[in-house]
Amino acid sequence: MNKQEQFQSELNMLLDKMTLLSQDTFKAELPDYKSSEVHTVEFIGKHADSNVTTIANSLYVTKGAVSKMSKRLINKGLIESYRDKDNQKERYFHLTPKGQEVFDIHERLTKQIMQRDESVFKDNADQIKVVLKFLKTYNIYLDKELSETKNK
Amino acid sequence: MNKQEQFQSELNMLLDKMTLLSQDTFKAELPDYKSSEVHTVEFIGKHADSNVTTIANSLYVTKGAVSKMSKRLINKGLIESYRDKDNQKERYFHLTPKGQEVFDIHERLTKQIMQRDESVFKDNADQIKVVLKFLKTYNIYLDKELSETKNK
DNA sequence: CATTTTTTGTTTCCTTGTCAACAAAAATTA
DNA sequence: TAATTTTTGTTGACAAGGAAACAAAAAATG
Repeated sequence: MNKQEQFQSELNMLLDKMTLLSQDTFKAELPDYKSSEVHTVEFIGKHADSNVTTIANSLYVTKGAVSKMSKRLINKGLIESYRDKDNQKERYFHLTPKGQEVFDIHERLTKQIMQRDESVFKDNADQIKVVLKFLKTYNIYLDKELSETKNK
Repeated sequence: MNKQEQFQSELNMLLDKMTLLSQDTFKAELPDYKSSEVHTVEFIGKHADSNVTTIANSLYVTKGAVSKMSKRLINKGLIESYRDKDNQKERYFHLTPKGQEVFDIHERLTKQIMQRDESVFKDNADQIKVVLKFLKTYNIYLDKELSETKNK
């Protein structure tokens, strides 16, 4: 297995484990909400007044999915939707107080989960710098790839 | 944003982009098969004679999902299932010649996609060593976390 | 060896996402 | 400005996975 294959492999394993570990925490503290719901609340909380298309593109799901999800979140009282006077086509969203609560709990849990792994980052601070540098380089490279693919 | 947050963020972006880029390739060359189907074929190809539970645990899905998926793959003629004479409870799988074709195409595409990013790894060989070292350390750390969580 | 417990796989119901067709609104074009 | 094109969001049909109940087989227990 060459370096690149190893990278892929280690990355996939890492992500799988992270998902497994965080699932339990969120299920325990936010049992009434699915992870996709919380994820959407998180996005709307961080990007108030975004429309359906923006949310869909950001979360890598279809507009239809966001349309349905938004209805569910409205029914659960987590978000509200509204239209601009000047733009009757697009639909915007923001959190309700109840949605903000869910958002805050999510933030707290995220920090808690990060603290769990804090020591790995503290103990390897010198390596992290290199890791981050590489990840950024790779991301920029893929951005180029993506824009090339788009223009085909 | 601290180093850990940056790491999470860069990682998520990287994975999203990789998924986007490979989706198109696979859709173009294996249009008759969903990515989950190809993924299962890949696993069975690499781990012949595994049973439903093993596949489920490895792919992080439920046994029910594997049970249904295996039927679909059998109907499409990609895999065959059989039982051992000594064990009538478990069901094992292996690829058919047609399944092997799909497997080979998947392998070819995977290599092709990796070649696309080859230069990033060649040009930063020194960084990669550090990156891999860190990923391995982190993986081992999470293994410990997971075994602790299990025992609760 | 008989009984109980665990493991294994299947099925049904439910949720949630995609896809594609669609209507309404906005933007572009001529 | 009128006609056309594009963008935006919704809907219904369908696909696919999760949870839980279940039966059959194997393993553990006494």
